[in-house]
Amino acid sequence: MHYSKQRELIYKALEDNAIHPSAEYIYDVLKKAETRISLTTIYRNLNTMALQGRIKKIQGLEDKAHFDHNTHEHFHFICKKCGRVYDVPSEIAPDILMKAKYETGFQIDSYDVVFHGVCLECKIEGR
Amino acid sequence: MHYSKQRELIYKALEDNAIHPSAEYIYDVLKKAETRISLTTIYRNLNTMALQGRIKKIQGLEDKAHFDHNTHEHFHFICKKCGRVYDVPSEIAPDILMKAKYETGFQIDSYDVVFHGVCLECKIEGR
DNA sequence: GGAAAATTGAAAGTAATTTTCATTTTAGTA
DNA sequence: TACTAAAATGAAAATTACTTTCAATTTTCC
Repeated sequence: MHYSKQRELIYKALEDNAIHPSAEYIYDVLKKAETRISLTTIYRNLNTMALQGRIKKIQGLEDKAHFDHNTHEHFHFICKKCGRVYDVPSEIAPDILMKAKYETGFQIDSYDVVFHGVCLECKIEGR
Repeated sequence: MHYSKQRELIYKALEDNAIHPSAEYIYDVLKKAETRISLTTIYRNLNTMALQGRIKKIQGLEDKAHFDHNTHEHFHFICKKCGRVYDVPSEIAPDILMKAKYETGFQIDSYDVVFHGVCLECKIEGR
């Protein structure tokens, strides 16, 4: 795999924006930073990196995908009001992967846990 | 809410096809059974029923949504080879919802656990 | 039986993402 | 350093899953 300036910028933007941004969000961030980059390249690289396991793709029940540079095992919470994606530590479900493997007998490569609800801020603001 | 023949057929098709079908799959099933129904109506009713909690929407990392008539708490496994969706009992992660609520302090309405990997059949067939 | 409210379906529309393909960049080799 | 093959980019077109619109039909209630 060849190096590319764009891919590096995309990864950095992911790191610098801990809000689990979407492809479009990264595009806007990079555009504001005067970067010459296309949305196509962003989609392409996010997918490639996700496939390689360098980043993680998060798909909630909404239309668009979010991405996470943190590949350590952890869960997510998506607020149905503001759409923000929060981290939830995976320690709340010990051994879930091991148990699922044992239970199904399948080869399990990864798993996702996504909680849906209303975050504290939206709750307080009564959104 | 008014009764509709179509909604009943859609729900029955969901019940009869325990494979967690997509909207299109249900459309094909009903079409083959000589049913006069449109894809629009299927999407509409699946969404309505999911909103009411009568059925459940499953969104994996693939593009299309799947639906489940079983609303009892359980998890899913999606095979990356054949695309089939399998059930995984939720008892493997006891108290996960309670713990997540406690940990985040958020209002959590629902949550999804999706495992990704290769199912036994695809493993054996070497797909 | 009639009217209001809900549902349907065909067609058009939308939004996110992917594909295509000509151009440019990268990285190894002469 | 030049050369070349493989990989990456970006603009535009295409795709796909799904939603909206709206006139016609169906359901429910009085």
